[in-house]
Amino acid sequence: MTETVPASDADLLFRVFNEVGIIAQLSSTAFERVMPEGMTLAQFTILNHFVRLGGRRRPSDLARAFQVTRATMTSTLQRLEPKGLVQIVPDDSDGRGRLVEITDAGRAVHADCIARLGPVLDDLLARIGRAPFASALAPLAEIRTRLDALRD
Amino acid sequence: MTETVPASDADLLFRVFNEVGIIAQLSSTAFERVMPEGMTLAQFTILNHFVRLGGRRRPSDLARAFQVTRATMTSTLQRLEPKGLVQIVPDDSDGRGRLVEITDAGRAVHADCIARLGPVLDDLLARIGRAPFASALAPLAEIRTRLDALRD
DNA sequence: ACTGAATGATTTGATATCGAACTAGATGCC
DNA sequence: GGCATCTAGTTCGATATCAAATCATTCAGT
Repeated sequence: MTETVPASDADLLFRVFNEVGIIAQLSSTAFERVMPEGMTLAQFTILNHFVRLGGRRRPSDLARAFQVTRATMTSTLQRLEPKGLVQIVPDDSDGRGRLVEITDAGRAVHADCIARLGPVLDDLLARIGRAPFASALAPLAEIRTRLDALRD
Repeated sequence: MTETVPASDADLLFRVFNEVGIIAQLSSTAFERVMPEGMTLAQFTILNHFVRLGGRRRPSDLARAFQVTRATMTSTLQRLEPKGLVQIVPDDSDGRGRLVEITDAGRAVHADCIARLGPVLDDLLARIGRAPFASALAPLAEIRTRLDALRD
């Protein structure tokens, strides 16, 4: 079904974006189904960032890193903070700014998420194989990088 | 940056889903910025479906076709109908069901969307080139098909 | 030093999306 | 036929997301 060659370059782009949209949708909901109660992909992504890179970040830097607006970052941080997974303190060097930092509780929840994620990824690998992922990664990274540069 | 080879298969999958998520995000908001006021990707997708395939469809069939829940389809149809872009009538053969159909106004808006989309796709092609899209399409289609089959 | 422009964060209002719960109608099994 | 079950659609409450507007602070140019 729909295995025909794209009719034009515009059609090719349209199809790629269509596939990307569907995969993003399916994968994010599949992800959230195995996460602990209340943990979303957006929230996990932030915890993951801090676990990998450590330190403190300003909300606007996080927003830039994840390609979302500052408003969106404000919203997500406002879910994480009351749960005690991140801590937000004023930035002494800039009266407007704030600094976000992961907490021990945040690290614990992150570890739980990673533990739950492993088997799911293994299952996907077993069923789909690594080949299509290996083929897709480089062109996707290329497209993302270019799209990103375009966004101004 | 981050141009290293994935450390493991799980890492490979994680990266692919990450790229997919970012591209889906960037492309859908870029799309909506050039659309007529109030037109969203979700709404356009439905109009596009009817323009390409014609006929009448039940909301639940549309939901299946687009991999969203029935609740989501109800919501999107409830935006389109008051704008007069689709018409919804009872299904005489099933007292529970309804049938959705595009209107002339819906076709006109769809044509406008397509007209606005063309230049954007051309611009993307000029700046990114077709190569990464051509490379990505087949593996993405493969991944999407398998994920889809998994969803049970 | 002042003023205007830029930046950081938030709020507001809209849409999309999910899962869960609900209503109403259809189906199947005995 | 009748009752249990399934299916179609909707409603509800939550989260993510954007754009636009707002507020506070910083920065830059004169």
